[in-house]
Amino acid sequence: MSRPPLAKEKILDAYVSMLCDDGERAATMEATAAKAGVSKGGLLYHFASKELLAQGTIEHLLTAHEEDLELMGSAPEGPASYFVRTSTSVGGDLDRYFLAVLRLAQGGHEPSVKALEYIHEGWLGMIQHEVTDKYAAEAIMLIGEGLYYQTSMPGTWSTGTFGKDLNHLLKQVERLKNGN
Amino acid sequence: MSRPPLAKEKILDAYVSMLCDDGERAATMEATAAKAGVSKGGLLYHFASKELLAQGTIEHLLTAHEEDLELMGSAPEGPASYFVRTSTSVGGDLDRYFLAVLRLAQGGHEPSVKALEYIHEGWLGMIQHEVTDKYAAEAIMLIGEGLYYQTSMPGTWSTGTFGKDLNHLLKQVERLKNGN
DNA sequence: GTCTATATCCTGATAGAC
DNA sequence: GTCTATCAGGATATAGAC
Repeated sequence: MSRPPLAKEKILDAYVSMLCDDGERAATMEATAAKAGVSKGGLLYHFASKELLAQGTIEHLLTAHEEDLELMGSAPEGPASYFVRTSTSVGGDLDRYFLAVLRLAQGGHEPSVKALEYIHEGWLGMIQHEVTDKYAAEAIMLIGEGLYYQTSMPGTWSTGTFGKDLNHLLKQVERLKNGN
Repeated sequence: MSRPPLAKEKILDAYVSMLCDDGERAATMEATAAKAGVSKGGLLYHFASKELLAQGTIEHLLTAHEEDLELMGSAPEGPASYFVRTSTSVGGDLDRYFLAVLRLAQGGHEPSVKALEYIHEGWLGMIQHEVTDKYAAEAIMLIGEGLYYQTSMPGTWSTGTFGKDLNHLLKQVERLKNGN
């Protein structure tokens, strides 16, 4: 646990990168091995099957999510705004692993679907704690998920539309929060 | 155009069904042919490649979308509410083809991504015509897209969460519309 | 721990009979 | 228009050398 083999981390990182950048179809074991700088056999020593590769990714995501939930709970702006704001971010550890698992889930990988449902429940619970109006909380969740939906789109879509406008969007979230 | 071969429609219908129900990976040409009750060779007479199969699906979607835009424009409740309300529906022609093309897009199929972007623009334009506040319109679009995101999830997720609660969600949309 | 070589399977596509 | 072979390519996974 304290000193995992370097190669193993490098392989998982390459796999996640390929999932995010090139889609699930491109993230084959051969391509992952090549990107990580090892051979197919070398990869299979650390991850004996493709399923174990996916499993390792999910575990990383759940760890990152646990840390994020604490940040979300203690965010000065409140959990709801924190959630929507971070829904547009790309590059962080959580975002990388989330997108990777999202790709797996969209490809029909059941364990990934379950993991995303679990994370979804964690977010919703924290937002509902802040926003007492149940339906306002759900609307805010949907806005964040709409942003994730765009992020998950291949190609140019993920980058566009928002960015500098995020502050204006957060004002809409404020309006939903303050039930008026 | 007026009398397309029955088998061709049956094949495309089987393909769309498999995309929606079992994901892009399961929608192979062999499985599609089997579901449509023809052989692989029979399928390839009507669709000479898998790409043409996807293309036919996109064309059907664009046709259904065109019809839907007219309904959206003349909806008594207004385009925004119409958009959010129909974002949860499953079973209609538009929803079936939309989900099918969404699956293709999520699999990295570029023409499908372009088609969804085009449809997205059509919806956004109509909502912005009703909701003058640009950012409120974008927030409403995101709610609808969040609903699509959930619909696109394989497994049980697509059915849950909303349904009877849709009316409450529409009240949140009303609040965003009436910029107060 | 890492590599090469190979086995097995599946998918999209072709050729040609009926 | 529809079928039965059949092929070429790619993917996961195994076996065994170093």
